[in-house]
Amino acid sequence: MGRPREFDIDAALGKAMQVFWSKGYEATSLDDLCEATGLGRSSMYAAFTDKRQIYLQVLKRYEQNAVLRVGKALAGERPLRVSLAAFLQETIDSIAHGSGRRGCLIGNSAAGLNGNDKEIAEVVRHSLDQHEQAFHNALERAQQRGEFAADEDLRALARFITASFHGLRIFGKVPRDKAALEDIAGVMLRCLERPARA
Amino acid sequence: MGRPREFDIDAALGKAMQVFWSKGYEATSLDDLCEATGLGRSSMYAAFTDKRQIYLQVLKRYEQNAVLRVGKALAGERPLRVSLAAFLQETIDSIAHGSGRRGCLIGNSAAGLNGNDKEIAEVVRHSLDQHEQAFHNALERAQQRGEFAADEDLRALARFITASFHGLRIFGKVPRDKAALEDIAGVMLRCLERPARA
DNA sequence: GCCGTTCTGTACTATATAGTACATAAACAG
DNA sequence: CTGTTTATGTACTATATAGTACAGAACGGC
Repeated sequence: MGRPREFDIDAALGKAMQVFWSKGYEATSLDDLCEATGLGRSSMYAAFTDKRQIYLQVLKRYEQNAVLRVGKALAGERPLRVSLAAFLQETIDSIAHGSGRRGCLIGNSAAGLNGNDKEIAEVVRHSLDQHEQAFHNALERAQQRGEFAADEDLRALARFITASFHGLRIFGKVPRDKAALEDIAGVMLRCLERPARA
Repeated sequence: MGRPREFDIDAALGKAMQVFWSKGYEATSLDDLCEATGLGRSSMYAAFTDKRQIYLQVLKRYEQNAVLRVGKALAGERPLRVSLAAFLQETIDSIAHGSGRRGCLIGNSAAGLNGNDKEIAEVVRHSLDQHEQAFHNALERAQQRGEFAADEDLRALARFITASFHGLRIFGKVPRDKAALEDIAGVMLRCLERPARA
């Protein structure tokens, strides 16, 4: 069946993800990707076709991770405001620590969209939707536990949380003290603690 | 005194801003800028030194516009929740209409930061701070009008509004119906209508 | 009118980078 | 062992693009 591939596709995608995440799509060269993965150009192109395809696969992979992370963080029986507070604090800590300074790859990609690539836009849209859905699932479970009124608009809350979360990550792209980020998270959480009854 | 410049620096920066705003820094070439401004490369380099300097000047110019826009939108004696609602709705309409699909240049730039250029990072940070400050000013006026308790943390609210606003703009980068964006704005406004007394 | 100075247009250089060609290596089937 | 097939490494091409050199144009000062 021919010579077997000498590297693990998924591991390579993981390495590539780190590079795209840190540098952004345009600023990442194929040489960067080769260096990070340890692959030669030939193996790269044979396995992934071209740079754009690598990016598309990386985005999908990142989306899965991100959705899983949210799901895990908000699982369990703790009140949502507690688990969400912990999740936000973890994000803030990673920013303060430095590793979170890269922001969220989904948000970074969304910000970088320029109307020239419908396929990437579609993948990014899907990722945002799935991100929102992960929050929505947690909200539904919380509602079943009686944390929200039956007529509460969970979809709106999920959208709000997703958007504010990405705003927080934008803020975190720039050196800033924890307190500023904690302010944002604090006000965000209000909206859960006293859901409106407009 | 030499030959006089044949173009208006500020008008050229305005054109350049449109390009950077639509395409992003990395994806914008000097040829793009020359075409948009109608200038030759020589005039470009003579007036602005290089691409990065153009970008820096564009960012500063955009920041001024953005801050003015917020100030104007939230001026007057209307309750802040009313003027802010109108401001958010205007943003949402521009997104739905298409012209707002580019997002906010400040947010786009923040998302594109990769730790390689401290000076651009500093300008972006300044822009975010000024954006926040514009909201803070409006909050203070509202507090003086009695819309907020004296011990309300206006700084936190301003940060929250700024972050959520940028989250909203991130959402708007991707084709999406108005309702989703209005959901976000709706929940944002709750936080003003019922400021917490944690 | 002439000179010095600054701008403008054209042509050029240098380099980075996406993608390809091709020879060789490593497996498996028979 | 041989042939087929798929992967890998090296060398290459093509192109885009940031930045420069330089000649000529357009002004003010004298």
